[in-house]
Amino acid sequence: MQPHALNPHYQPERIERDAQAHWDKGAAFRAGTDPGKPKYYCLSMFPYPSGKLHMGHVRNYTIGDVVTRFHKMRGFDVLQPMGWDAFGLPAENAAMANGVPPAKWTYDNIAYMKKQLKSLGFAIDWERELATCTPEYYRWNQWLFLRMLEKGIAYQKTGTVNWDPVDQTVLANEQVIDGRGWRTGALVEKREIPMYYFGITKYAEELLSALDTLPGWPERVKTMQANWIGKSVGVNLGFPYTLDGRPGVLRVFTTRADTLMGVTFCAVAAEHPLATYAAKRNTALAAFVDECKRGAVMEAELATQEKKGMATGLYVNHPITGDKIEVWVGNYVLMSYGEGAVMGVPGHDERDFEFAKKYNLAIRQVIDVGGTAYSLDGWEPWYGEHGRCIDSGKYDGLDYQGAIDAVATDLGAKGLGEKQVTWRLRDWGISRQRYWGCPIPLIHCAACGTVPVPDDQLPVKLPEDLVPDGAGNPLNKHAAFLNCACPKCGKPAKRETDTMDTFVDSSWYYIRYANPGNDKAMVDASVKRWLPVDQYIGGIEHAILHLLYSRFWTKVMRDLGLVEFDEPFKNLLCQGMVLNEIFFRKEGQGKIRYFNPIDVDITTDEAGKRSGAVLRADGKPVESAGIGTMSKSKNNGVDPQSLVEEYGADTARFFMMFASPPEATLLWSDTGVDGSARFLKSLWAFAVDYDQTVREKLPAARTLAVAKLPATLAATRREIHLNLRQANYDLGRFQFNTVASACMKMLNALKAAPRDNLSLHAEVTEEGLSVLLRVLSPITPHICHQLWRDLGFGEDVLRATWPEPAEAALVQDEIELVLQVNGKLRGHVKAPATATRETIEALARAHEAVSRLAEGKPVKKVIVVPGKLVNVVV
RNA sequence: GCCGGAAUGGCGGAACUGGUAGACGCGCCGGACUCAAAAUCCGGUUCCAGCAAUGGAGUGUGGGUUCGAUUCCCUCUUCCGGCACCA
Repeated sequence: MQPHALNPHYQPERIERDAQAHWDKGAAFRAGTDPGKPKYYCLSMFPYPSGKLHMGHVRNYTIGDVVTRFHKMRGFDVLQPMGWDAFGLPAENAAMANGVPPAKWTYDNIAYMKKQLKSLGFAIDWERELATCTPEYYRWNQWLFLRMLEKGIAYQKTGTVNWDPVDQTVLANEQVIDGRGWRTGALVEKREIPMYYFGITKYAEELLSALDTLPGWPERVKTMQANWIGKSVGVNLGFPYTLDGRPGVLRVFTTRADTLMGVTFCAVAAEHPLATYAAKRNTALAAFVDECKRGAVMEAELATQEKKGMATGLYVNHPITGDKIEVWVGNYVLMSYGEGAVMGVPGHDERDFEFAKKYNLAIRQVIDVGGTAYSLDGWEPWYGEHGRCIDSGKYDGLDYQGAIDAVATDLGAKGLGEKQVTWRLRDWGISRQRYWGCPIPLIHCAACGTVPVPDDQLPVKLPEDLVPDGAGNPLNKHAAFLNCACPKCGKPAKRETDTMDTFVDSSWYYIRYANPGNDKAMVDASVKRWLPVDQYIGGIEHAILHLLYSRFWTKVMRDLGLVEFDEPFKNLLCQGMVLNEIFFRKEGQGKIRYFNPIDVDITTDEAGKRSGAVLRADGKPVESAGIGTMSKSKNNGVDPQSLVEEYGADTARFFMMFASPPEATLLWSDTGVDGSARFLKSLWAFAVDYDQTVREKLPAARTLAVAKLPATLAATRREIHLNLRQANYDLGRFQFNTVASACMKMLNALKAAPRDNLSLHAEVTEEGLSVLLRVLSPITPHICHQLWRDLGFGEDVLRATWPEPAEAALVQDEIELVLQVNGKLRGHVKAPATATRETIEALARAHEAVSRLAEGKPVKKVIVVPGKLVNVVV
């Protein structure tokens, strides 16, 4: 090719426009169909189209792009798609604020954010773009929902929601602030309403055990999932009772059946039938049960509230001794876990201990741990440990497992107990009383009941022109959607107006990327080529819910015969959150308004210490809610646009990768972005100099493979190859900040290379620059694309082969070892690279620092770490 | 409250399996160039003592294992993520 003359100035805007045009023209990122190449599916979590990209997106997608480009250059056929998680609450909030339908707001945002993504030069196959709010996508949500309904995986039962009594609407947890509705300030109530559920607990065992088949997942994520699923093996046991002359059994689940003889009370949830029964006869108890039912449904709130209880006046019988045991209502007992009732063993359960202390209930020690003396004064951690039964009648002397087995056998004989596995995981409630979501494809007929929408009537399309007003789901007032004919009897009927949880949309989008345009089927043969995902990249905040739901959905599709793999994501990289400060003002009635940090000034006192923060617009103070994830709802996102406009996409990408390793949390700050810009400018300047003064010195035939380089040039070349080796290693472990740093070191080395022998210098520089441009190209593709072409290395750096370090360039004749005396650095010793342990030890013993610091004491030991150090112990 | 993670100079961070703590960069200080500024280039920069050579301290806290610990074990503190209707 004809080399161009390089423009002496680095002009990112022009370079990036040209490179992007080149990629567009050649469809460079269209996923290939070459059967001779191994496939690689690199997926980043798709964004919610909130309006603008924020730095978390830039981080996520740059990581994905580096991985994608690296694999392309390594010879893989790579698929990197992009789409939009387009249903959700923020669109309804924006609609209420601006009077614009959620659909329009969403599609406008998508258009803008797509432009932003394109300007960053990501190697995305845009032909596969999808948005979950389109009927072409969500019809398959509906289709699979119906299949799950047929299989009994989807079913209906009641569920608890937050209810705003003023707006007469269901609130999301996020919309409940300090127990009040965010718009009305009204005290939130709990309500039981009918909902649809997915039976994810049917898959609990496999979701847990299959974690072991995922070596490419971070341990911390697997641990979190395992704890979330929460398998516990225990005993389900019954406390018989007689109520109004009729016999009954209070069922509880416990993992500590060995402490059964220490039971001094039982506690049930406020929603438990016994509580309901007792409340009817006891107004004080009824009031307490009501109090328990008020408040939000969040687990975090339940777990932090003060433990309270009240006696019901009802008694059950101890299943072994027959003793009377009083039943209490406890606000800490969850109806959704186990049987909604627990046995109280204050002697050996910390929560029960505190409860018993508070309400003066008996505390009985029935477990002995190593003979330690038990005291009722306060809880000691060992009280909860496993030990041997004491004061437990026939169970005395048994250990934990022995006692559990004996209790289970005894109670089993009476029909009052059996071993049981219980899960913390609950079934997935997918009904949302919201407009902007995928309609649940059901029809309610007065005569036929709930009837599924027939497949040939799918999709049930969501009208796109409604504007919610905050008082319930607008679909309920929209006759054209609501009224329909019953598919069974043909009489007038009503459509279900609940929509699906948006986690349903995101549970399978990665499968749809394989065949996004197929309007005949959910999946086709291309799924077999591309799935499962080879590398999934996304925020750690999705470690549990999204990833668990996706794993579940995959297994459901597998059991329906739609896919052949068991797990959707072979490898997972969880990037840390990008954080920023959160500023707000309270505006009465619990309403909170958030202000973007860019509009806030920090005030300082005389000593220069931070004293507060004010809104620039009105100079009045704002409060800080601390540091948190960049998000639309907290209005603390930073738009990358200005960064890209001022410095260019390559600088933004480089800076983002250089700032920290991907898995680390990153507190946003743009200090240091100048350094990244300076590096790229300096690379350009070096390339210009190479083009103008160095290239002409290149010999007609290259000699690098055979030439004996002078020591200084050999050091330069060694530095290049050392850094290449480091970069390749770091790319493999996704530590891109040190890859960026290795590139900087390579440039520093090339700049410092001595120019004594111009021909050899030109050769070393040519090789070094070609290595540098290739290693750097996944991070800053535009500048590398341009330089690769213009310096005559080849047509397209994306199609160049990935460089590997040359062993010959790495060898050295003499190495410097660290000399330690008693583990402290005291000097250095030079030794031939081939020196034996004995030689090194002798050199160390002879060293001046050793005789000085030994002060006549004999040398006890010499430790030699080959190639690294020698430690003399005196 | 429960589950998971993190903590290293003024700042972001580096240190591959326990082996030179602070790579690379930012910032700052000094210098060169310039009428001046910007840009660029050169030098310095963990803290303490010292002119220096050098010595001492040092990776959130307190302890332990080791010839040697940022790295392994235990304790505590603070911050971040998740907690099922934010996505």
